[in-house]
Amino acid sequence: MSRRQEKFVPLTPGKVRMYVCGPTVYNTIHIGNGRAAVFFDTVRRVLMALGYEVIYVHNYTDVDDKIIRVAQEVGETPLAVAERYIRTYEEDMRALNVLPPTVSPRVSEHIKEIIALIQKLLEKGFAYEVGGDVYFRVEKFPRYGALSGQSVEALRAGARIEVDEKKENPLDFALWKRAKDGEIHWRAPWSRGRPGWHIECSAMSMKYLGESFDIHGGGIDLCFPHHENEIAQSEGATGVQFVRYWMHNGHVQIAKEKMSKSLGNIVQVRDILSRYGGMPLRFWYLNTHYRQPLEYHEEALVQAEQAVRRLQTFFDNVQHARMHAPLGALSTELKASVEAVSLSYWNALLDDIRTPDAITALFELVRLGHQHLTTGTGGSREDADYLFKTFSQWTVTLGFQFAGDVSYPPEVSSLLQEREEARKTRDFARADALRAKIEALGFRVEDTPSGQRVRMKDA
RNA sequence: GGGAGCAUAGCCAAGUGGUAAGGCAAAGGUCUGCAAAACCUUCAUUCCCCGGUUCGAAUCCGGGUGCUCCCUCCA
Repeated sequence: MSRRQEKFVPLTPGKVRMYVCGPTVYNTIHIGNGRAAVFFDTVRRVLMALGYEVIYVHNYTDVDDKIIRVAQEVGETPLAVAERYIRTYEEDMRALNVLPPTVSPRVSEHIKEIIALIQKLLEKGFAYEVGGDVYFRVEKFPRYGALSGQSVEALRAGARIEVDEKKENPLDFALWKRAKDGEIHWRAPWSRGRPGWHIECSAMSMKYLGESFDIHGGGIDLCFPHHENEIAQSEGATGVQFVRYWMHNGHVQIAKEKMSKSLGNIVQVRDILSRYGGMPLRFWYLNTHYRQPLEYHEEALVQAEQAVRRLQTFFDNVQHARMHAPLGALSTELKASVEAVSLSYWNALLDDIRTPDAITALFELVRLGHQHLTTGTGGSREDADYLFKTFSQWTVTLGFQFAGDVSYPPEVSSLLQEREEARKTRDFARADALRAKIEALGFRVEDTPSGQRVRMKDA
């Protein structure tokens, strides 16, 4: 709330409670939505790596005007539309290696809690009812605007909203909307209707995390009015501090413009996933600090893909050395240099989740490791094991995933055997022909001092 | 009109008072039967511009310029 970086101290030692605003499920998500999901997943992973128990709540907004509109267009019920897009969202999250939330509450299943919260606001005078609608009375809440750094006066002066005659003040926002004929609705004391957009997050976050919790996140666009409204509703109702730390990620831009439907420049997560896969996309996100705007370029994804390939290669090489390198004690020299890099790795993440710097440290580890493993005596199995464990710990914290051992069909292994023979007899023409055959099957064969080695082609 | 933020090499991107990280791309070298991978070397006298403060500024201050976002649904 200070609008600056603060030292993080959880409410309960050893435990972190965080809430991240989830998607409105009326279509597949674009790369901007993906950024938020990946970033907050990374925050969670860092906290976990530090030993905190993290309760992570990520909601689905499955009751909303846009969902109703889509439902009417395709002739399904709103909840069926929502259900379908929740499934596609979960698929996308898996591909991005985003951990499943501890709880994924849906608005439609929390109407009771929402009504109770509105009731409480009415009793305390923070809300009023007009013809079946209920609004929040912004003037009753003096701190309104503190999060986004705007004053009520300034907001009113710049208001672009068309004034709704029913409201006492143009800034007042809906807690409950009366349903129009035929729309999905629930019974409430004021009317048959549905909750306003902001109240759901207050109700659900407080249900699972308590009246006060540690971290609340979302895209920067949610800062105002959504999060501002959440604070007003929640603190109005409870009288205690709602959230201790707010985090907002920056937007993805395309050609210096915000992605938006009206500009027709939406890039879908699934689209990138199908062309590059989840890890390059995740890498691209994390290679920029979360509060910076991130500009989408085709070339940036290609670069990310290359970078991920380098990491995968290191993973493979170390894995190989763990099996084949000579036995021996862990090099103290290696240990010392890795520990130095480790310091900068963790410092980066501890200081406002500076993932780009953490990635830098990761690449330093890669270079160090390769250097050690390929120069002089070449490093021991212990060294490789140490490198592997460090690398794994760091990449798990960032949410990067690597393909394990390559498994290949019997036809490839017989070709490999033939090639081995050919190489022994120095029949290189035949060896090259066999390599081409293996490649045609989707694998790449490399010759190392310890024999032939197979990788996936383009993996 | 009000609020927030960004500008660093061919590209992506750190650095926020001590003399420009890292990745991708590119060039040369080592290794290799050839490759691949890896390693080594090279690649911004300079950080949008103009002033100022300082022994010292990409970093602080003042003034410009360009761009983005928010104030309406939005990650």
